[in-house]
Amino acid sequence: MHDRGARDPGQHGGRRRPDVHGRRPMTAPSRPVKTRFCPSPTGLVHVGAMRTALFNWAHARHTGGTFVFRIEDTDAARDSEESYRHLLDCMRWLGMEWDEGPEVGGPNGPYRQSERAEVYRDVAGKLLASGHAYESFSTNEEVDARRRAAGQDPKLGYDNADRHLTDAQKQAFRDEGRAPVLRLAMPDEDVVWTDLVRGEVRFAAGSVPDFVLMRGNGAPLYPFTNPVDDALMGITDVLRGEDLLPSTPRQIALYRALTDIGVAQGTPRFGHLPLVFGDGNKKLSKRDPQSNFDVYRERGFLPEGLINYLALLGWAIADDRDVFSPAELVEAFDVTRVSANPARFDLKKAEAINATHLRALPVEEFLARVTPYLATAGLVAEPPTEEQARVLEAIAPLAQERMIVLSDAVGLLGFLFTEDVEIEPAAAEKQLGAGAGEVLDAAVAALQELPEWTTPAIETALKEALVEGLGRKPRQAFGPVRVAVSGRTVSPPLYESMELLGRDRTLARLAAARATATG
RNA sequence: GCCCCCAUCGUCUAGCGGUCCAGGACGCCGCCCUUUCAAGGCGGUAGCACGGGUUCGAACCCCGUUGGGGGCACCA
Repeated sequence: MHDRGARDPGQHGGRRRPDVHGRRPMTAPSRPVKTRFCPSPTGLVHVGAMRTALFNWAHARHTGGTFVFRIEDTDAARDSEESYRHLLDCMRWLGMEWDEGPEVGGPNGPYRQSERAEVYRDVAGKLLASGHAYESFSTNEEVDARRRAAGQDPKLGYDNADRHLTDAQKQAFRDEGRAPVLRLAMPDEDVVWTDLVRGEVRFAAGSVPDFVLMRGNGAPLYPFTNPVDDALMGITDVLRGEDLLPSTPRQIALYRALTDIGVAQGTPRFGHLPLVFGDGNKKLSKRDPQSNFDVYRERGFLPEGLINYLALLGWAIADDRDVFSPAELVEAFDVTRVSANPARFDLKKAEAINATHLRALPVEEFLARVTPYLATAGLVAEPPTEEQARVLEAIAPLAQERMIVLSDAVGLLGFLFTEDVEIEPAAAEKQLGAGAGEVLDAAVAALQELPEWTTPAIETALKEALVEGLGRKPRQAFGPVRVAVSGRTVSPPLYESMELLGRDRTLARLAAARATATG
């Protein structure tokens, strides 16, 4: 039962692009699957990043493999401790526990690149000694000038000119005070790989210049640290955004060099996930408010709702269903069936999915999750008083099916926990205009002397007074009353709400609304 | 400019050569239920970018065009 890790994920379904031999373009993994999520702790947590994390996590869990969490904080200028902590918090909130990583440990630590300087220095030394990497002294200006002199586009970048410098030449540069960067010598052949989501991808030989592994000051760069750590940590499957696809040839070249010197045990499989777009036709940038993961959390998206929606960005569980639990996602996830085209983040759909999860929650669970939002808004005590708890319990099932996110409860239920209600201007405009006075008067008259203050009694009294008495359509009869009592056009069921509110507050609100009603 | 990726309803997708005059979901529209708003149920709207091949047969395979996107740092 634990052989899933050795199973070829491709066998779960067909494949988009069989190769010429009719085989699925995936090599069977020689080791159990090991994936990783390796964000940089800079600024806000990005929904696109969390989607990437989710796919890596789901792939590892589905195959019975291992999920590694690594922090790529090699850029001291941009990284922050706060961002780092927040990242861990977001991962845990979504329920994506990691098997190796910060605060959890593991055999290949440390898991923060800022603590791995020696590792990089060591590997860089080996690469240099073995001839896979070399010291390069050219400045950007010099490269640029050479390209122009040759009648070429300077955008072509570095020209590999320093590959074969003699010791004397190197010494001459050093004497000038120059500190060399370390570059990897790219192989002189096409780089081809079979992408887990895109099939065969090929970059022609010579199209990727020798790139920098280490700065002149000895600081390692991302294109170097990332594959080195993946190799040392035994990562088998790299699932990342399509924006990184152009850098994959470099990674693969480095991997081959690392394998050659015994640091890596082969090259991992790559899967380039579709980008996540925002409203425009552009990938969701960090600047885009839509990309901020926190806003969804704060609004009260459920972790399972957000996971569900995020998984839908490039993947489908079945042709006739798109609501599922995290466990179902893990059970069904197949990375080879991830779509290659960009996905737009559609808030409306995300909300619809979340609302479905919200309604599916057992009432007690719903109550437990919603209460903190009411407490934060100052509507109930923390924990709620006995009386508040009674009201909450009664209203929860009725509120649950009227909400999209947990924070909706503040607006929807606030009226039950305050003395006076604040009426929304738009609601007043719609329901407290001409004709409302008559309705409110009749409602007050009917309710004032009601022998018992119960939902059925209120219902009967109101229907008699407003529908039969005034001859109004229910829609017109109850609209003004609802707004007077709850302050909004959408509320929990009216009679139940009134019962919970009590006779005094109900009558007071009807009277208050009557005073402002224009007719 | 160069390199690369992508191309099915407005959006996310199913579709892996015949079962597709293309299925689901969100949105939108309508109806029903409820003598209450919402929710729910039912129905409707709308799509294979274009042009060439290959094939008895193409949304599915190949080529091209067009369109969109991404990347081209001693950032990650």
